[in-house]
Amino acid sequence: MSIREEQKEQRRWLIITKAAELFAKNGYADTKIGDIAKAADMSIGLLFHYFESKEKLYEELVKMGAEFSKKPQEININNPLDYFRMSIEGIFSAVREQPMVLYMFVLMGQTRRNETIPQHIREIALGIDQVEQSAEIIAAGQEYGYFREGDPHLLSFTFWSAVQGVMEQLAVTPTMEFPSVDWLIDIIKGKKGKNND
Amino acid sequence: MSIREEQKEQRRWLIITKAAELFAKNGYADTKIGDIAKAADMSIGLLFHYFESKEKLYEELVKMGAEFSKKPQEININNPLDYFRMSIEGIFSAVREQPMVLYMFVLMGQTRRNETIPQHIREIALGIDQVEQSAEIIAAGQEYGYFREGDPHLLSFTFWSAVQGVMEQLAVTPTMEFPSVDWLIDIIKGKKGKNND
DNA sequence: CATAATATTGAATATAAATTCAATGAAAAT
DNA sequence: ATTTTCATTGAATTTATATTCAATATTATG
Repeated sequence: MSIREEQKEQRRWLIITKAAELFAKNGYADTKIGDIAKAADMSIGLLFHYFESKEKLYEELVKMGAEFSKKPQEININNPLDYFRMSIEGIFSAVREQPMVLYMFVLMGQTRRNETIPQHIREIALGIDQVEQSAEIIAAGQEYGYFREGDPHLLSFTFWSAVQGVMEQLAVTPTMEFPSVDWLIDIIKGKKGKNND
Repeated sequence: MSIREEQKEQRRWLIITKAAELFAKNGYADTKIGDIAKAADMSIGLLFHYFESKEKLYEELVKMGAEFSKKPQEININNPLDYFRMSIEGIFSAVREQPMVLYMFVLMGQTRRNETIPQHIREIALGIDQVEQSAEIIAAGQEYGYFREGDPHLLSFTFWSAVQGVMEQLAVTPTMEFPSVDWLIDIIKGKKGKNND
């Protein structure tokens, strides 16, 4: 690859990562193009050479987040709690390999919630919401005691909201360790899970 | 009270509540003064008659949030888990009485995280962070098995981040019930707690 | 080496949003 | 009933930020 092409990719990636971090930490409107340019150590003009607008840049990040989230972790699951354990493990290990993933995760949640973000972008993020699918798994597993009693949808909502909350706080607390997966799983865990201790 | 004074208070309160909702849902910069004015059904000019700037309005909300959080719930506690149970119960019941409290709670968390918000405002929010105090309670209670093993600060961090995450999602999901307090408590609960089931 | 293509900058320009203000209407005071 | 004070509006104005662009530097190509 030519020096130019290489540099181009590097710069593009630098913008992407810095933008992800800032958007995740401070939100869409609070993140100024100038902030991103400064973080990426380039002029504003150059940033616009790589991305035609702030919105398009943001959209690209959300698309990357969606792409990443879709990647199915192919695994066989003994008990349905493992679905949740491995979801979390998967996210944590991806973040360890590539810290940017944390920001992307946070970004997706923010995008889902913030109704001032353009609809066509929000829809991308809303499309990969985990809550419904997880609610079905919980509903099925409750009969066997894998999950605690209660409205499956509310349990799923609580679990994923808690995870989102933890990720958001982690994103601004770089010194903090990841919580143990069990701590989060216990939000939804039922008797069957407990007996297996 | 004269008609004027009454109206003045009502309008002020209307602005405060609508602003809290929008700021909590969409963040500081994504919430435009025009959005607040529209939500409160008044002109932008009038809004500025009540609050001298967007920043001052936001600051007032954060101060209210701080004020509210400081209110000590006077209660005697049999076991230290109750401290957390009652904290959550207290928040939930306050939200039930006055939905605005939910937005205030969310606002405080956002303010702590978002480094583009003026420092003097952030400091108000950062001053009432629960994590450290809760970590001490956890550390003390771990010896007796009230709390699970693990770094007390990380446990506290995880618990409060989870609560924050749930509140943030609740703020944009008006139809959703509150989770059961136990589900959240189980993030930190230890063996002693479990034996008491 | 000369020329073309692309990268980069810093300074305009355009846009959006916050803030101000002069004018008008409504309540209170005299 | 008149005057004064405050509430309210909509139209400026100012300010902040996104976006464009002409000029310059750097790399690639013949």
